[in-house]
This record gives sequence, structure tokens and C-alpha cells, in this order.
Amino acid sequence: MILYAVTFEKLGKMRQQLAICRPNIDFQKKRHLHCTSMKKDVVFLLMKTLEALCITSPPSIEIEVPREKTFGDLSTPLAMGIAKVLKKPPKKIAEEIANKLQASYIFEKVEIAGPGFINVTFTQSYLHSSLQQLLSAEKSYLRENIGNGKKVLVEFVSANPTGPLHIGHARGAAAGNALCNLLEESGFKVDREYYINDAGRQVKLLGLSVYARYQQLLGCDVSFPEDGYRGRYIDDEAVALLAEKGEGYKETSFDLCGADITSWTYSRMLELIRTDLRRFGIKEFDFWVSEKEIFSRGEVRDAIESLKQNGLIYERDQAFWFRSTAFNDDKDRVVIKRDGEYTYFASDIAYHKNKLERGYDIIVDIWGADHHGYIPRIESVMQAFGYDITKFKVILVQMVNLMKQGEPFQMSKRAGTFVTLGEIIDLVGADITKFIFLTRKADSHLDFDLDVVTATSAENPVFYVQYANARISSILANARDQGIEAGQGADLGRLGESSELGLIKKLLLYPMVLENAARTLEPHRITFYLQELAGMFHTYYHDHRIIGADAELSRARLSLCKGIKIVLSDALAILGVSAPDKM
RNA sequence: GCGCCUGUAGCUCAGUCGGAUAGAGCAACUGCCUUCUAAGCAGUGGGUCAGGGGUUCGAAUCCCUUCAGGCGCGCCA
Repeated sequence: MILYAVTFEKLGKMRQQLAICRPNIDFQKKRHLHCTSMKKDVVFLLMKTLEALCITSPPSIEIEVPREKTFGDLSTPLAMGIAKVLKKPPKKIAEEIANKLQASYIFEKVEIAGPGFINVTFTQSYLHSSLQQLLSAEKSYLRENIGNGKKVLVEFVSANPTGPLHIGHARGAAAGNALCNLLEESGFKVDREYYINDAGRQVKLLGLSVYARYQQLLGCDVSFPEDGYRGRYIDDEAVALLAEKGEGYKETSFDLCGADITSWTYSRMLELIRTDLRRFGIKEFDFWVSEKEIFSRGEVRDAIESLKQNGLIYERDQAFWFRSTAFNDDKDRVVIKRDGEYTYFASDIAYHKNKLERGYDIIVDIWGADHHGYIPRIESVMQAFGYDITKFKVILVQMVNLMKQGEPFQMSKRAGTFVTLGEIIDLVGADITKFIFLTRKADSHLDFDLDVVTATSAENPVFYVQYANARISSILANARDQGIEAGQGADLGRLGESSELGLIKKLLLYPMVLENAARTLEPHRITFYLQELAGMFHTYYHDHRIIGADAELSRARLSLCKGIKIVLSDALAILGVSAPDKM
């Protein structure tokens, strides 16, 4: 299990930050260490050791958590990695490194195992003082600033405003929300964006559908549009329209009143979407970008014109094509149709140009996995405007298979067989739904069985984690009633049992979990960590009395509990899941 | 036909630029409430990492190939 890897370039930077680069440093000195996380302490020491051994060319330093407890607390395969370059056997290199490391006060043991792993075990005093740091610094101790203020734009959900959100949108919303929180907490400056496809015929069709139902309500024989939306919510909108606007549109042709009805319905749909997202616990979007406005500001025209000037647009068969094959795409794409209309892709070009020009360091699009075929053409757009595609990341969110009693439940907006996000929230709950989504990586298929997720608590891992937090809250409250305040001058040295030391180590791994999740854009790693930490706590709780006769020991254990609670609630907050104090 | 994704325990899924004896939850079975929250704990069983080949100190992970499933390949939106 690799938790950290740095290139030597990055190490150079760390070295500068730490402002110490003498070889032959005194490993007994404490002052250079312990200003940062457990991982950084180890990486720093390894780096110094390599310097002292005049090893200057290794590719990277990886820090892993070994599977087996007997292999120590952390481990590095470093020696195997550099064996080839140094033309020395890995075990020999590992030995030299280990001998040097041994001298550091933070290690109880430094061992060589297997083909050349270096396994380190921390001293109890190191663990105790690290826990103390966590308790006093809280959030700041848990953070690795990997973003460095870089600006990130994350676009997600972006569902057409032609109806309520459904469970597929919810998965994208949960993923995007957690990712944004995670990046923000990792030192990035994040903007959340929702792109509204309000220019095409879909919105017009929405208005037409409501118009038809409205006329039918008034007994007028207006035929329903063939591709119209047949969901029940359309009927509701027609009823609402009648209630609000009266019979004023009766027997009026769509040409005359269509614009009114469409915009009335459209804004209500958008409001519905916003409400559902809010109820789902998704943080407010910073920007709602309207496709229509991109058109009306002339950005589509300008974007195509700019490509044209670069010779990337040509005419064929009375249509205009973007030469995306000049980049990564397998065929050129039409941007202006034979009838003179722009294609959907044309506004996508303009929209992504717009994104690029806003000066972000990283642009993340979260799409439904069925759009994966669009990646090459959007990447082509990026390149056509002279940007590096490495700053563009697409996260594909796989479909959710909604199930009922083990059977697939087919949804169709047009057909009207539809379970809305609002209904899911009422039926299942926002926390459960979000947590289940975040327990899988985005790009994996997911069955969401309404009967399973609502049935027993055991099926819902979110309770398991929240319960640990609530238990601790309850214990802390209990202690407070007895006049004991956690974290106040406790002697953490009293935490000497292996379960206690194990919990401390687990807490100290949290910053690395966050960092890794942020680096890979995979928040689900946090979810797995949470379940492990909660599990360790439940076991500990079961076997130990926190508040007991020994006042000193009680205070120490309360401090440990507080540390666990800090991490649990922090991680849940990043996932966008609540951490109740009582359950 | 071409491209992308997926294939890991009965089920749902983790497994980190390739690392040590492949993990968790659920389901099944067996125990644990006079205690700070039993939405909990402890234990047991469960594997040809879809198949085959290659790369190397070392492969679930990388490459090739076969098979199975999903999705995408519009002058639709």
C-alpha cells in the first residue's frame, strides 16, 4: 500500500523549505523533525540518509503502510528502486540506509525484510507527541498543502433543466461536491460550476409539453408533442401554471404564448434543481453558466471564428467542420450544419474556451460515463486554443442502476417512469445516498437497490461511521458532566496498549489519505479509511472503559477519543456527510 | 467493424506511478447487553484476481491476445 511518493525534484523543494541540506546531520537532534506529518518526518529522514550516503539519483521515495503488523508501521521499497542505478544488491543498500536511520530518535526499530524493504517502527514517545500536536493544531495538523493556491474549476451535475434531478445526477453531485471539498482542503482554490443547456430544443420541448397539458386541462384538444416530456411533474407544472396565470393562455397558439410558458417553466425547473441539490447537502455552486448567454454574448461565433483564423475550420458538403483530427480525435466534427445552425459541439467549444480564458490551473469536468466518447474532441478543443491537455481532467461517473426488490427499475424521463432525487432523499436519506456513492470509485457500475439501502442499518456503512462519532460525543459529554475535560494536560504517555498505539498511528495516516485522494481525484479513498478508523474505535470502545477510576488514564483516553472525533468529523465533512453527536 | 470502461470471495466492492502470505462490508454459522450508545464487539468458513502468453528481482496492477458484460462511434440534444 503506497501512501506517498515524491520525485526528487519535489524533494529539492522540500529541502529548501526545510532549509537544511548539510550531509552528516545529527540524527539525534530533534528540532528538525516533528514540525509536520508522520510521512514528512520519514521522507525527510530518508532524504537526509541518502544524502549522507551520497546517493543522488533515485527516482522517487515511496512510503507504504505494510500489510502485516510485523513489518512495522511504515515501509519503503526505496532500496529496490535504486538498486539498478547503483548496481548494488538491494539488501546491501537497504542495510546502509537502515543503519543510518536507526540513529533517529523517532524510530524504535528499523528493519530490513523481504527483497529489500526498509521497515520502520515508531517510538511511543513520537506517537504520543504527534497525537498531542493533532489535538492542539486540529485541522491544520491534518492538512497537506498540495494545491498551493492553484485555481481549479470543477464543473458537475449540469443536468438539462427539463425536469427534476434523478439518481444518476445525484451520484455526480455527490462526487463533485466531495471532490471540491477535498481539493479546497488540500490548498486549492476551487470554483464549482453548473453548466445549463438552455439553448437547444430540449427547453423548448419542455415548454411545449407544459403548454399541451395546460390546454388539455382546459378541455382543449391540443396534441401532445411526440418527443415531449411525459413525466408526472409536467402535469403538476400545468396545474401550477393554471393556478398562477389563470386561463389567459387558453386556446392561444404556442407561437404567441410559448416563450412566456417556456421561460416560466424553465425557471421553476431550475429552482427545483437548486432546491434538490440543497436538500441533498451539496454546497452552493459558485457559477451557473448559461449556454444561451454564451450564445447571446457572441462567444460561439467568436470561438469558431478564432479557430477559422487558425485554419482549423473548413467547409465541406455545405457544412463547416472543426479539424479535430489535427489533434487527438479520430474524425473531424461539424460545428455549423448545412442549415446554418450551430451544432451542440459548437457551443461546447465556446464554453470550454470560456473556461480556459478564465485562468484556471486545472479544469475538471465530471461527466456521465456515457459521454466518454467526447473526451478526445474536447481535448482537441483545448489544444486548438493552445492549452496543455494535462490541465484538463475528465472524471467519468458511471450509471446508477436503480433496483427494486432485486429487479432493475428502468427510468425514463420521457416515459415518465422516474424516481427523482427528491424522492430518494425522502425515502433513503441524503447521508446514506451520498455515502454509498462515495464508497465506490466514480467509474464503476453501481446497483442502488431501494429495498436494500432502506432496509437494515447494517447495510448502510454510513451509520457505522457516524455511530463512532456519536459514541465519542456521548462519552465526552459524559466526562464533562463529571468535570473532566478532554485534552487538558493529559499525560498521553499513559496510552501504551497496542490498540491505543494502533489508533494513534491510524490517525497520523489521515493526512496521507487525504493527500492521496486529492492527488488522484478519488474521494472514495477517504470513505474506506473512515470505515477502518471507525472499526478500530468500536473495538477499542468495546474492550476498554474510557472513563474509569484512574483519573489520569481517563484523561489520556479521552484525549485519544477526541483525536479520533476530530478526524472522523473532519473526513465526514469533506465527504459532505453529516456527523451527528447523537443517534 | 473501430474506440473507451469493467471482469478480484456466494453478493456489493477496495487494492495507490509494479512490492512482502490478495482485503473489507454484506450474506451464512457460533458466541457477547446489570457497564461511557448492541446502529456495537469477538470468532469460523469462503479465491485459478475471467483465460492464455510476455516484460523483471517481483504482476491483480504494465504490454499482447482470447472470452464475457457495459457504453460510445450523428449535419441529435
